[in-house]
Amino acid sequence: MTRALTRKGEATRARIVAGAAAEIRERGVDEVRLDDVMAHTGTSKGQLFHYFPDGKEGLLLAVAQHEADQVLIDQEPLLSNLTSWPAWQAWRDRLIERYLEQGVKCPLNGLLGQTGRRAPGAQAIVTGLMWRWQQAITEGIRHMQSTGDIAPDVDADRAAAALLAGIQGGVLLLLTTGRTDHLEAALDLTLDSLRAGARMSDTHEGHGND
Amino acid sequence: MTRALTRKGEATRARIVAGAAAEIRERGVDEVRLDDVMAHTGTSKGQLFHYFPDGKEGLLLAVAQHEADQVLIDQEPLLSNLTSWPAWQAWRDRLIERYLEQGVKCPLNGLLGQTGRRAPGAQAIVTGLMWRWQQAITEGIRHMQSTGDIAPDVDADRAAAALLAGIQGGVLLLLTTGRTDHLEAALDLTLDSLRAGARMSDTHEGHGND
DNA sequence: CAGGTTTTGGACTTGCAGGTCCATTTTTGC
DNA sequence: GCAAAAATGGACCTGCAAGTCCAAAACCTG
Repeated sequence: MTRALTRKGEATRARIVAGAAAEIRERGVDEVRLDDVMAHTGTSKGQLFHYFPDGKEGLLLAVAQHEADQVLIDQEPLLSNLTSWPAWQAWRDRLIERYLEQGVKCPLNGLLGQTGRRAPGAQAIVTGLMWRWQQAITEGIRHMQSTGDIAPDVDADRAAAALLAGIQGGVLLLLTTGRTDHLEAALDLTLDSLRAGARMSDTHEGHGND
Repeated sequence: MTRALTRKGEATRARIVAGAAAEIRERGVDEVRLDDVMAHTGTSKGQLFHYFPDGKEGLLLAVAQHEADQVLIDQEPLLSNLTSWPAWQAWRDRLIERYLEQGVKCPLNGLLGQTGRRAPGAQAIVTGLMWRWQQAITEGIRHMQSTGDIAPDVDADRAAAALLAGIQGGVLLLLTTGRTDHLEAALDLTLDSLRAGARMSDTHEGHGND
């Protein structure tokens, strides 16, 4: 299947995916035609179906995977190094900044649009993204527990799940309202409560980094 | 415009909206054809365009409004009476129960599918829904502050925003993962932190309702 | 440089789904 | 009961966008 694929071929394929992704972020999944992708990437129908034998379906799946990966990449290296309160804060700031500048042109926009339909494929990709995301957060919490910055009796998985939910909801509301209020509130209040938990059960000193 | 509209006419119109809404919940916005709606509601093309001169666009908008209203109605009378911790708990339980039984067939599914595209109309409807929703939560928090169950220094609007974000994200994750974990975690942890806030700054007595 | 393979271009086909139209039936108001 | 208005049924039209096909060009590989 994916056997022969010249250097040039791979480049073209990548160009198509990236171009389609951009187009979709810009105008929404169901507003993008194959012709748009062709125009925007300087390719022909022949090429589209050459690299994506399953047609639009396959292309959209590739785009979804591309975007899902990008979402996490955009948060690195911060997301993988949540080892101090300033680090958490920096990650929080990065998230807000990123989504604010993206505005409505959010990768999620394209991903979610596919959630319902195209069940098996797109859904699996989104699920995978969420799982990896939550996993990273969980690890961050666990690390903070190991340093005593978060109370040991906090259920890391549960807290990570709540935080992730807050983020997703915040982004969703950013998408509909255009404001980052919800995202900020969800992030800040959830992080505050994690910090508060430490103070209550672990009082050996003050971790003054606010 | 909306002048003449017989009893029978209104019934038909309502039947179309309800049927289309059901169909959309079931199979997703972009899988539903006008023919499906006709079949499912026992109507003809003539009727569809008679009651929705703007065609599918108008119908979808009507469906969106219908679903948005339904989302809040489903939470009543609990949502408008968040006046004690048990009341909050009951509301929380209702939310989880509702969404669990709905599973993927969530009204939001249809609403969100339209968010990106059809910008002005659908977006306004979703925004309106979110605003009303958050407003109700804010009022609940304010009431709890008036009875001393929540610390007065809590920013009710901000807390409501965070809670709403958690809910939306939780539902979104329920839609993709099929599990209510995120929704539960978001609700419980946020409510816990509201409760905790009261205990810390308002210690005149124990509000033992947990 | 010759033969096979991959890449590219673009004309053509096709099915479908939204939308139009009008003829017929039913309801309403007097 | 009788016009006028509203409700209904369904045949028909139409445009668009996905997908097909093949021929030509570029490219490896020995």
